[in-house]
Amino acid sequence: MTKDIRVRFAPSPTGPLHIGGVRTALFNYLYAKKHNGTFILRIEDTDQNRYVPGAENYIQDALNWCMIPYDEGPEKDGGFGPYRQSERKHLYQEYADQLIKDGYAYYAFDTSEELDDLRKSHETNGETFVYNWSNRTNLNNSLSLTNEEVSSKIDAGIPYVIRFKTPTNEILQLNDEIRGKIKIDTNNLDDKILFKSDGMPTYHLANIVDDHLMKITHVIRGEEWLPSLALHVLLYRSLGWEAPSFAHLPLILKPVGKGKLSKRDGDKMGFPVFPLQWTDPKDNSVSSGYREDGYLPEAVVNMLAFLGWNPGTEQELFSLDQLINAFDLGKVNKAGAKFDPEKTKWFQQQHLQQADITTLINQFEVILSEKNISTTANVQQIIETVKERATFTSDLWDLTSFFFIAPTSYDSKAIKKAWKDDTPSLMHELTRILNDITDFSETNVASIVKGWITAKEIGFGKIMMPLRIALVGSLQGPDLFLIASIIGKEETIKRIKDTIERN
RNA sequence: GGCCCGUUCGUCUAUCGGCUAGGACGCCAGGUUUUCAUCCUGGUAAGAGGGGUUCGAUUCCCCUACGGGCUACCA
Repeated sequence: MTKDIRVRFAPSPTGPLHIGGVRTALFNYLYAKKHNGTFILRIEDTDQNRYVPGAENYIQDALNWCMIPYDEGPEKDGGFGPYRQSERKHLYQEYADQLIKDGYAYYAFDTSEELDDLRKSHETNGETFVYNWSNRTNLNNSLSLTNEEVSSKIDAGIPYVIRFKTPTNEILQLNDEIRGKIKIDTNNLDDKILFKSDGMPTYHLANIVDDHLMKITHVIRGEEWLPSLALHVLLYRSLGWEAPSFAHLPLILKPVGKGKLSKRDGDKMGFPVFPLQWTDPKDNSVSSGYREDGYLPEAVVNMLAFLGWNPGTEQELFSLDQLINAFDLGKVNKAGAKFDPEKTKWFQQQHLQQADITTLINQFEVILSEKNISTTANVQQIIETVKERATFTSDLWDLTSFFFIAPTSYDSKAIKKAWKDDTPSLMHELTRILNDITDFSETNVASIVKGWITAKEIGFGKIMMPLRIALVGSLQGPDLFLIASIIGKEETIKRIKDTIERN
């Protein structure tokens, strides 16, 4: 039996998850489910300074809304908890100590200020300061100091960090599931900090320790981590552990302009970058979310899956189950993908058309209650008549309001185009025709009114357009006779009379 | 600046040495809908440049250009 597949999504709770993060989570989820594996959520909160209240809940809510819940994570222990790095703090020290003992790491006493000064002075000389083999014996650390000096500094409580002692003169052969072989010269690497002076590990150490302890088999993460891959592989080796497989996902880029999509792009460019609406606890500013904008999670998931991946067939519309079935890490692209808000709308429109009618009814009833509309009308029938013209669930009200509320104003362009001098008398005559109809079904009303128009020899436009204005308020909407039959005879006649009076 | 990754229509992408380079979004033009939208049909538009390898390169290799990422006691 092969090893059980275990993957993790490991966000940092520094704010709302944006769609790039959701896509990373989605690919992890798809990979896990495809291989009957386990999808784990781990909260990487080793930087207390950047912690944002509410962010962790947001992450969980977002995953749930996207229908990609985690199997193991906070409040869902699978035997590998805790799942917040802040709660695992006690675990990391021993591995840092082990690395020091084995000569793979060292204490460094240089302060941030000293290092900043070094970076600046190098920069003014046109050089780059790198803390590594080239200068570490000249800096303030346990490689340059005697054992006694180091002990006395530590005993005196002088703050220190622990740095990785990167090996020299080695060409590393790394492997990425998406990119293939990557060669790295260790002489180009710097001695990264593994343990901070505040007693917390950095991402690098915590990440390796947790992935090992949680028996992660595949690390699927964003391309921004590719430069750290060498360090991570070296850490596994130094700790005597087998490294997992790595896959680095291409980045999602801004639709226009340069660079990767950022949290600030969204509302500025007219589309959400967050799955759910987010209110910043600092300044109460609100960022829009796909859910609140009327998107279906199925559409967002489908769109995200196709950013950097495709099944190699011409099928583009996928349910989550179909995605799981078709997903293949080997088919993930290497190049970054520009986010396309227009195509996102198209996915939404397609998924809305396919959506279960009860889903739409439920969402629509929320809208109705927000509008304080209580109705005995057949909501399902009404939704079905307008569904094909809708893109967002939030479109449903604009498309159906006239079923519930008579128009109070009329589109002026429509009036100009269709409301002529002889219209009032024709409309009066129409109300008398309608009043005599007993079977007010769509087909019956249609046949009687059409027959009347034909007999009068006046062209359909002279009647149909004003009638539409009377019932809808503008020259839009589904079949007129269908509308009339749904709102009923009394209401239809009333709306025509009101319109005559007002125009 | 240094290191790493990438490069097919405007955008997302197919092609795993044989191409009249396919699909989707967008856009444009017709048609259906006696309205609007939907929908249908058609059209537009691409393998960065230069060298190799090969009978043959979008596909393999190298160089250049361009794009992206990283370069914090952030993840």
